[in-house]
Amino acid sequence: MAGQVNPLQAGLQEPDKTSDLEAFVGYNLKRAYIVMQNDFRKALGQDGPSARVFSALSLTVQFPNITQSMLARKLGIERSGLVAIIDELEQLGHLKRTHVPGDRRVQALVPTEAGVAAYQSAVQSVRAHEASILAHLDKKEITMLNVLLKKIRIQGEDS
Amino acid sequence: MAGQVNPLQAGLQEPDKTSDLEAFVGYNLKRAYIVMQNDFRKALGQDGPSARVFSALSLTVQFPNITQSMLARKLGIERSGLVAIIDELEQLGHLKRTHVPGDRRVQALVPTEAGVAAYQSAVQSVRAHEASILAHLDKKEITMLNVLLKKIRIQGEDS
DNA sequence: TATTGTTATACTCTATAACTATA
DNA sequence: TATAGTTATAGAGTATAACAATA
Repeated sequence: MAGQVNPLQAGLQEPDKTSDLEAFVGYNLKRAYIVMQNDFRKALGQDGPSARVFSALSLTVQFPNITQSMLARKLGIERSGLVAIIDELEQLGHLKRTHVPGDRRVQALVPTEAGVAAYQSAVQSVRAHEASILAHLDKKEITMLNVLLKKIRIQGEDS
Repeated sequence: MAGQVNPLQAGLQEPDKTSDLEAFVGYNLKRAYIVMQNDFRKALGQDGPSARVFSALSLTVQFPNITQSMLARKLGIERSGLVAIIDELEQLGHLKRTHVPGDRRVQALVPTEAGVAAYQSAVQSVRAHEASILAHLDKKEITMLNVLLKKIRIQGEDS
């Protein structure tokens, strides 16, 4: 028996001890992000848009005639990655790729009526999802959280 | 020209206008998470551990003889997903899978001396990375951020 | 019957590199 | 030369389902 260690006497003994990891913002950020993402999917349903499709549709509705390059830049992803997202939205009839006079390379994105309606419906679901998952946070905390998260993002975009 | 819209007069006209998306915690969380993740990789280097390997090593060092199932539960991932992570750490010589008397199904994870040293070195890099990327946040803000992120995680684990 | 570790498999999200057509 | 959109491809990271060994 000497030298043998039963996990019930080691790891299991302190199963709820706070882990060192929880001192790291990165770890807490990842765990919270996964929770939000899973709940987003559950709230929007199988037929609803994924988070990335929702965000692309949102910007297209808010900035009609935005180009794909501009949209990719705003979303912080590569142009190549946006193609499939726009394909999906176009197939759903939520937006159209339109040619622009003066520069035949670019394709401006124009939301359709159905696209605007789909967005407005989705926004309500997303708001409900956030209200539910953030139920234990008050308004000030949510504002603070958004401010702090944006500070991280800005710092990352600078460097 | 009638009905034609130049993107320079539409989307491009207000390129820095705050997007509706930025009102959503989920969106800000995702963007901040990506920033942290990218900087983590850059800070730890190509030879350094990925975030998920680092977190598994951290818990193994802190809770020696933890089992894979317990570790997966703590990390919030599936057992199956942990196998490759533990494989990698074992191949690096940072931990060993050991048999446990009394239950021949489980394999307790024991960090090696090299594993503990590697962890301590990695922790310093992670601390430096967080200090750098969170340079614009003071201590109180970081504490607040961790508290708020944990609230989201708890809420998600409950539901 | 239930649990541990494992394998096989597939899916989501993303990046890189190279191509085309334009500028 | 540079840019916009595209394609092909690969790599993380994760989940689900099924399996063998063991409880």
